[in-house]
Amino acid sequence: MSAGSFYITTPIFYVNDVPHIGHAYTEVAADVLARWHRQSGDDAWLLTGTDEHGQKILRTAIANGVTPKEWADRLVETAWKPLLKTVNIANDDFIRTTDERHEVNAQKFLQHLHDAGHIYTGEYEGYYCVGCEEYKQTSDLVDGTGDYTGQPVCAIHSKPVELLHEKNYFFKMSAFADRLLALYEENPNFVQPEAARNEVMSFVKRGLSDLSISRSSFDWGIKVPWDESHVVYVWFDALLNYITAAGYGQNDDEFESRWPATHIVGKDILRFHAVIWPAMLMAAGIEVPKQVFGHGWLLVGGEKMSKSKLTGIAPSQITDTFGSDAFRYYFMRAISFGQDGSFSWEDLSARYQSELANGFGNLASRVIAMVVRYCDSVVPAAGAFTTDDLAIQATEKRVTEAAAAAIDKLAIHDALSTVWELVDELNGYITLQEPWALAKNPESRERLGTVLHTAVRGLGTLAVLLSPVLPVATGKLWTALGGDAALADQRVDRAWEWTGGAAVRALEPLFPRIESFVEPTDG
RNA sequence: GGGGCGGUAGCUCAGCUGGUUAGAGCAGCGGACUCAUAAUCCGUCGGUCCUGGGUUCAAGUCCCAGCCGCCCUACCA
Repeated sequence: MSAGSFYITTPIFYVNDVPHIGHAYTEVAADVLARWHRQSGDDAWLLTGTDEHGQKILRTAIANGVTPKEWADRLVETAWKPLLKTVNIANDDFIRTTDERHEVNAQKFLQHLHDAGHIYTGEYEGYYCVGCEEYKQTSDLVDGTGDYTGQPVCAIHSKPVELLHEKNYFFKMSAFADRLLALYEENPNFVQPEAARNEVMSFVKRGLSDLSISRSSFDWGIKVPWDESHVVYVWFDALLNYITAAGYGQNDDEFESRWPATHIVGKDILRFHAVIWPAMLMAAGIEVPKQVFGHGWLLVGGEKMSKSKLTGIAPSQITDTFGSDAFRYYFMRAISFGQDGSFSWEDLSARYQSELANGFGNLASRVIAMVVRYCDSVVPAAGAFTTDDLAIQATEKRVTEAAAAAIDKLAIHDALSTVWELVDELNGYITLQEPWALAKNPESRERLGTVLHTAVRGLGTLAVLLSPVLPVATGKLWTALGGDAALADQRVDRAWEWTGGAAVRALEPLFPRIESFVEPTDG
């Protein structure tokens, strides 16, 4: 695999939302991919950030007696940046749509589209839902109940919609339907997984309408450069973060070296990324993204997680008990990336115990404890390898390669289950070789050394391979193994090549047993 | 209404272009071992592959119909 730019993005958080495990899930997936590529010699760059414009934010800010910028600042600092810490995201940049670099260059982009004739003036009248920040079709409305009886309300928010008509600027998106379809046809990987691609294609095949891209009823947004009485539609504004953060409009060299990006998005916002966004880029004469990957939803009790149903779970509820590594591992391992996945405390707790504590954590403990006890902490040199020893080495190589192939397809769950084959095989190897028995007999001293040497090497391979997912635990393990240089600098594509450090250091349990775990309850 | 995805052991899921007695992990049960976080290892129990038709020498895997769940999308009222 040749080294190159690997630019990966998460959606930017809408600051008014409350962080839940769904947000953290997207972040972790992108972070794991970024770390993996970074440790594969690529110039990996992970972008995340916040979406801060729009009427909804303006209204909450006013309701809270502050300016919208102050409101956004507060949420960024108290909710969103802390979320990244909670699940240990190593992002390279954090863009806010209120950053000057974004506002200025988003305007450049818009002006460019305008000059090139992709934008026209039109009249728009329709029912507008402030909650959705968009105009609704009548079919999206339902009859209100309770306080709103007799009025049409948004089917999603159950709140009254407003009948607005305004002069709008429109983006001639309809002109790009054919080019988009050609893109999906010629590059099947552009939208993935397959189910997502099908959805998008059938949507575009029905034809595209033009997109209203400005609002004049409020002013919390990016000003339309040729008509400052309008602000840019929030989605149009938000999507541009992916290029403004990469230097578009102000640093051509940087932009050239990073773009195009791989976008990781939830399937609910797939269409914005797989249809509108590439159309915008085509209009501007900019290369389309490398890929848009729509992952599934987290289901709690068989239903899409939601705040209104009290199934929304804050990431810290999990990390406070299990730690950030376990959070990352669980969601990456238990859910096929791209499909919906069910979350339950029982499953999380069971996997933590059996896979992290008993499987990987205990393996590390037993190997290091034996080197300390039988070899005075010195990693022994190997004698002649038996077929059993060579089989372990072969597995190290095999899983290293298979994991890389899985990551290449964004099959993070497959990569992890492949690596776990090495965990299981090493546990079996140790039980079979019985180093504790070898240690009792001076004549088997060399064999003992070879076995422990092999086990230490295997652990080192695991530390490297798992470092993108379990950065904290593998960092401790790497140190305990006497690994030289920083673990984050170890090449994951050559993980199996590591042949051991000089001496080990005692290691606390990587994933301590959680004796009594009480499932958090809401309210 | 049109379309997509799914319905496989108690639980969570694999099963690619159809091919011997349907797999994994966890949970359960039995045994071994003691280096380790009562951990690990071995063995074992366990399935009308949603239902009904059909194609085929052969279907969990293809076709048709239906039921259930979720999603995208349209529209009548």
